[in-house]
Amino acid sequence: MSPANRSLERGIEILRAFRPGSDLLGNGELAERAGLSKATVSRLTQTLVGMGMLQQEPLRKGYRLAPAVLSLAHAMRSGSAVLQVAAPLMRALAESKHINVGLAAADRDEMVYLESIRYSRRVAFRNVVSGQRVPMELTSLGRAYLATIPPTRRKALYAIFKARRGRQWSSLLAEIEQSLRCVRESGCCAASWQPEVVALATPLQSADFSYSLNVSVSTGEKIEAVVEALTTPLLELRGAILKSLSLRAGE
Amino acid sequence: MSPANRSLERGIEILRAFRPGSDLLGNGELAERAGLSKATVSRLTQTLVGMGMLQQEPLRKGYRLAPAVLSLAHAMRSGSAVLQVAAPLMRALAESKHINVGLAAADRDEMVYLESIRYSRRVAFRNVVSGQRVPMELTSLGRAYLATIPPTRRKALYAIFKARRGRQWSSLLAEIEQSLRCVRESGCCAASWQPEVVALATPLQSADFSYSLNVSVSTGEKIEAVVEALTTPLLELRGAILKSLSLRAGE
DNA sequence: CGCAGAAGTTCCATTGTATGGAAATCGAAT
DNA sequence: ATTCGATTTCCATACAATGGAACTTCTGCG
Repeated sequence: MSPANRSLERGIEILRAFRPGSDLLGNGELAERAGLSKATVSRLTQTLVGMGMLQQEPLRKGYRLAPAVLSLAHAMRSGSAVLQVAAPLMRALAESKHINVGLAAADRDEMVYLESIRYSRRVAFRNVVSGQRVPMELTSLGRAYLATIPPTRRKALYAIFKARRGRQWSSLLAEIEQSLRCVRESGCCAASWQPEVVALATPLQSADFSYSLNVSVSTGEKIEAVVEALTTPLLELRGAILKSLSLRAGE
Repeated sequence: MSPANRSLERGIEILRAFRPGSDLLGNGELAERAGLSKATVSRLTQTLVGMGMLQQEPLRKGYRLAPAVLSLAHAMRSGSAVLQVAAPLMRALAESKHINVGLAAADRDEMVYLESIRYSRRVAFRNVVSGQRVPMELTSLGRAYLATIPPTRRKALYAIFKARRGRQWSSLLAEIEQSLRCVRESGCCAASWQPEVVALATPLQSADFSYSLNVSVSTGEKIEAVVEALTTPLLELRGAILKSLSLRAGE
């Protein structure tokens, strides 16, 4: 493998520094985050503005992501066979069972939703979220993914989680390992990392991709009851998606 | 202005080569589009894969945009004050008038939807599209934008359109100039670049941004009837968005 | 009104590294 | 096996990216 292009790496790292909550960043802040000199960051941000990936607030306050990133996302979504096939099936399940259904992929040490269909009584609130990041180590989505990857990569991710979680790591590790066993035995695992929300996830992978599929409900019920009720629909959804994909590929 | 960073420019240009319909691109094709040597492209794509912006299809067939671009889009959307303010107002108008409502920004020589709320009888089809690109020179959105920019920039864009449209350019130019007058006189302009769809757009700008707002309907009616019916709602929507924004900024 | 401070940009010599041609490798189809 | 196409690696060269320092701009405060 050839050495990577440093300028490009740095430029992309600058783009990736923008997140919900850090939507307006100045050169100084970017320089600090990326460990670069102000001069370098200044030139990189100028280039990114020139390419239409960033726009600067008028008063030199800082930079924001520009609309062009939306069209990259659009291109990615419209080119994803999995998403095209899965979305209608996910929507149908969400409607019929009145639950949330999500599809996510790993990005570094987090999971990113390709699609998250939120069921809600109010039709207007049934919004679809994509691009949202959730922690890999805490979520059912992330653990389902961890169950599918080679041990080497899993170890590397564990190191990141450990650095992030500090003293809570050992108990978290036990939880994760338990989830991995669950996935291997029953095909899916449950987690509740946010109050009142229980989620159940299963890996969705083939030679081409490695995603996670989940369902979730806002409920006061115990986890076990949710697992009982949703395991079969989730696994059936997975089966339906894989079947549709193989049919499509065969054409 | 310092010279731009060439490697970064090229890397971003590679990302931007991915579009709906060109979702799987190999190094050769990328090299041709960007006018680069295959060796250079090979290294840049490797870097982009390493940064999680591209993923390669297993059989070396080519590269695709990776899920990370979705989270860039998510960050951009959640950080956009205009979009946060406008979206609910747009949705309300779409529901009450049974029309499509869109918000778009310029990206180079095209318009990119920040949000497009498609009204449809079937609730399940009221999907929201963002990131879709439409031609600037043909759409009401694009012409509303053209009406707001400095003549120098407009001239530069005209040159691009002319190169693209060839012999049709002179009549198209007349149409565009007519639309610009419309925008200046009545605040908005109409266009119908797709059969059966009439759209009406108005600029939505301030010191910070320069967007376009539109409404559209699928209809057999004449353009004039649509203009008559929708001009007032569109301009009122624009007013409501600008008012909410100034209130928010004042806090 | 002007000054002080912070943030950003430009300058410049140095160094590193990105580049493209050519060769080697890989994979696929025959 | 063999060949063809595409991709990656190699390598010397030259270009361009870099970071420290100087300079400019903007902001807030005295």
